[in-house]
Amino acid sequence: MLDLAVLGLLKEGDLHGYELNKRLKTLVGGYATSFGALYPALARLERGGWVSSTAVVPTSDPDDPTAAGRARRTRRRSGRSKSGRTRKVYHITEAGESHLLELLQEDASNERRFRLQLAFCRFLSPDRRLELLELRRAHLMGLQARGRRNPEQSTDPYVRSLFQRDRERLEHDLAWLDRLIATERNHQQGETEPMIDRSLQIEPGPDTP
Amino acid sequence: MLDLAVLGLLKEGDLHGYELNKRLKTLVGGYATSFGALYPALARLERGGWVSSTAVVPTSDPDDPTAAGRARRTRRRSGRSKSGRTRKVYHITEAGESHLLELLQEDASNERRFRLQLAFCRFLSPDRRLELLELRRAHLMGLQARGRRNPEQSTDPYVRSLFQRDRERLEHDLAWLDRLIATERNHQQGETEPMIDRSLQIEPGPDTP
DNA sequence: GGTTACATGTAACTAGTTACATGATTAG
DNA sequence: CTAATCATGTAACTAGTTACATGTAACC
Repeated sequence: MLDLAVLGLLKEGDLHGYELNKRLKTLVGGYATSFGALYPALARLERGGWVSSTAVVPTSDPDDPTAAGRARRTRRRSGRSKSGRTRKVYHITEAGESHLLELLQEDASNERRFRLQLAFCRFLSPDRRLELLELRRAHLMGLQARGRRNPEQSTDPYVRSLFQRDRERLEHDLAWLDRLIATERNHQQGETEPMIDRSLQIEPGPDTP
Repeated sequence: MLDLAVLGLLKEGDLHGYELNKRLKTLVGGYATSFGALYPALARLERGGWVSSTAVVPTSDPDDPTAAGRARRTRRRSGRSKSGRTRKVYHITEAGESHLLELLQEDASNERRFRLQLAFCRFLSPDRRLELLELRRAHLMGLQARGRRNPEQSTDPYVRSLFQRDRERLEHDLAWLDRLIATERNHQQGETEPMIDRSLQIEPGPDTP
């Protein structure tokens, strides 16, 4: 699962482990993010050829993707600007990119994985993306049906309350997914059936040359 | 976590592994339940002295806690009624019961664990139970505060939608928890402060005697 | 006569957590 | 000077999944 998250983040740009972990923290819901999992994952991804790494000595390097912003503020006094240690900046390879596309489509029944899949589904083609959403929807509908087939009949109020919340959460999730799917369909229609009269439909970009 | 589930289920009555797994299936939300986890857990619990087991040869034994119901329906023809194999029926020990009480109170920041804790919180004393609910509430409030301190500012619509759902889910969960806590408090008032005629000080409940 | 349910278990694997070790740099 | 942040990593642990092995018995 971390593989998916790491490759997704690296697809947006090269990063080193520490920075990856910070971004993971905001992205990942429901579980912690730890170096103890991340660094081994990065090593594994590199061995597999999905990513490559470069050791970056933190001197005042204007190409440095993360230090640039801070370096401007921090008015460095000597050659080295900040950060005590050489960083290993990771870059996603071509193999890694196609691997990411695979990871983005498998399963979707896993809550955590789907979360990551959605977070990076912009890298999928529109129809693959729709597939993913539909797959998730099918899974949730299955859960709902299963719940209705054998309804809870506990006498304990706490257990009943728990299952009540489950049902509500499921409904809410399905409604949310359906909204996502609907907008997705609209956009696809706007892009695949537009041939006639584009001039009146497509909004012009900010720069009109 | 399985320990908590198993001890909780056993506290309601003796069961064998296969039956435990079935009950787990309906109880546990968010993850699968597998024999591959359950049987080792049972062995571990037995080694630790939290449970004890008895091998039960499935003859037409009227004391059998699980076959009884079926046996009545199934009109057995010979000595042995059903089930191909001897079962190991587990019983919670006294040590197990006090261990269960401990497990019911630790942490509550873990989603899955809290689910189980709530499912068996009826075994806690009213004030301990309230503590548990408050602990969970504090955790969720912390999450909410953290989310508000550094709000998401992704440009990606899917990521934004994801975080939007997170916020809604948190709110919903908190409202649900608050309802639980409120009814809990009402019940406690009804049980611990009933003696004297407090009627002029404490706001009276819905029923005025 | 094949599928499903009952019943217990092991082995290999996946996934993540906690705690530790190490050390530079910077802000107060 | 000391606490926080940056930065990379290892080791031991927790928790659960998938797949396999093995066999009986009830149902249709």
